[in-house]
Amino acid sequence: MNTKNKKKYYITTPIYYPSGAWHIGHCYTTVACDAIARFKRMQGYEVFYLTGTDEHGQKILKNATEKGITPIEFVNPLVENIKELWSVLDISYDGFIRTTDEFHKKAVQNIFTRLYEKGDIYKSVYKGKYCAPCETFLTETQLKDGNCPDCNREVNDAEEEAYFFRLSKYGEQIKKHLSETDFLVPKARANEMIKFIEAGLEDLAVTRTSFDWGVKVPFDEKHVIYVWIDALSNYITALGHFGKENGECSVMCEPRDKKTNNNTTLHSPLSTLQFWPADLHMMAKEITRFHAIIWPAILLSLELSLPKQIYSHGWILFDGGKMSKSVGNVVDPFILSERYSADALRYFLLSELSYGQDSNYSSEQFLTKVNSDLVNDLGNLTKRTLSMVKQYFKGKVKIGKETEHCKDFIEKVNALNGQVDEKIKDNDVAKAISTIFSLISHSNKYIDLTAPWALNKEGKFDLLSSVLFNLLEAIRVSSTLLKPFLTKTPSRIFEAIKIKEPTDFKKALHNPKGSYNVGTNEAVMLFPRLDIKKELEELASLAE
RNA sequence: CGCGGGGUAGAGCAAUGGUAGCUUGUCGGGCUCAUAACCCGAAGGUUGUAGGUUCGAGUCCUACCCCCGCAACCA
Repeated sequence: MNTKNKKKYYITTPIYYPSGAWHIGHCYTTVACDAIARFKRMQGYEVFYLTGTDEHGQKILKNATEKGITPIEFVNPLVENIKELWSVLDISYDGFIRTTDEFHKKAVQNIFTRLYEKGDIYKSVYKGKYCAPCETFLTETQLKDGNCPDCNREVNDAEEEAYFFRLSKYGEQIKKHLSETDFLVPKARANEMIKFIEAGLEDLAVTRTSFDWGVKVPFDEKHVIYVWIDALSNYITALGHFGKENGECSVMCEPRDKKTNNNTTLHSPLSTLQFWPADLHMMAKEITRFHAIIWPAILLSLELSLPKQIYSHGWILFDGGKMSKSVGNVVDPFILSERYSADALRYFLLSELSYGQDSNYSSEQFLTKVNSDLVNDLGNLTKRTLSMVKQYFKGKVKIGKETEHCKDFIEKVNALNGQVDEKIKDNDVAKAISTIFSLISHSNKYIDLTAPWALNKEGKFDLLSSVLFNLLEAIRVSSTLLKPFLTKTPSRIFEAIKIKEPTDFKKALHNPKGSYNVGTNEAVMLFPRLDIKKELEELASLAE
């Protein structure tokens, strides 16, 4: 395939930390990025979508030690598990990076050396509160009543030799960038970062000697490189930057089924280098600072371009609190996908979080949304339309006579593509998907306004055929635009309306034939209606 | 006086300074193509509190109350 004329689009999730079970909090960023990646592909972009896992650090070492296994033995099954989760949720990532990948570790060492030789990393002494039994340095704010939050014992002042990164050197430059551009959105987050910089940046301790589960400093092996440089740099090492031959990496996935719309053209390792700078780093708000201050500082020091944009989204809260295993409020995405389909979970996640804000999860909300939007609106619209086409015309309808209602309706159908694109440009997946669903809702209104059953009785078959054609057009266009968001349902719809599944938006704007022949088989039921009360009970019993 | 976000019908959310809307739930009506679905209508609000600016404030300003996050080397 000729890729020279294609515009590139590089999008990333954070790399996730495998310290416990994965929950729907982890799914949101990944699904949202997936929707944007798929959307851009259908717009004709050459997309590289990267996700992965951050596997070093003291917490993983500690968890592994407690289980009596090595860190890599601890981490491997969790990584397999998250890949399984992404497979269940149909995540079309092009690359999956692990910080334990050999090429990444080498690249991180090269980066560290480069920063050191440049003079932006220097050796000094880290001073802090230290809990000897836990072998952990703690900050003032981590302390609980002045004691260790884990073991509740007394902490002491302690010192440790460490390498420091000159974060302070880049503060002004980053502050300027944050205030003058839309580098970080929403704007409120940028303001927060600006204030943080104004409060004064300290240089950052970027190595540790208190544990060894990490990448070693190449010229001083008692130090391991800490999370900042190790994890953040995944965004460039995955592309091959700072690899052995500047281009050595191995994160690319095998080509997958074309139907999933995965990128099948990205298989020359050298070509990935040109994907930098990233078009979008997406993440939840708690790690904004690392991406909006520390990461740009590292890039500036490396003399690489900054990512074009960082989008920091809110959290999915559970009963108003942050989702966490210890509170026992973790919702298992495997169970939800299996019971209600991956599309149902994707739909909920994508439509639930309003731009930049936190949101809540409750099973009742989830089930209600599935019932009202997917079952009642989309599912029922498809079924009732198809069954009219089959009943009244044995499956064959064509464009014909129009009324005022029809004109209005067709205008709405034609406007949809542009409207959705606008929302995606703003990273607002929730508004994008709700825009599509507003056409679905309008379609149900259109049926009532035109009353096809009455047209049939009155023998106005030309108009009736046209109305049903318009409805199929609306279903076809909305399904096309829905493809990046729901990965299974649109295919089923295209199959039901006997149309070849579109792979890009341009070609999908008009039905060249001006007619449909959907056959006479029984109309498909896309989503079964849920008995919410019963489902809530079942989910509760599964949680035990 | 550390920094930032939020407080809007029962619930969940939306509103470039210009008629406070949407979804869900409740109540009433309609329709019969459809999965107890779909369509229409109604009820439901002192927009946290008190002031101020303005012809006009959910929106801007001031003070206060409540909730949440950050406060750097946990990720």
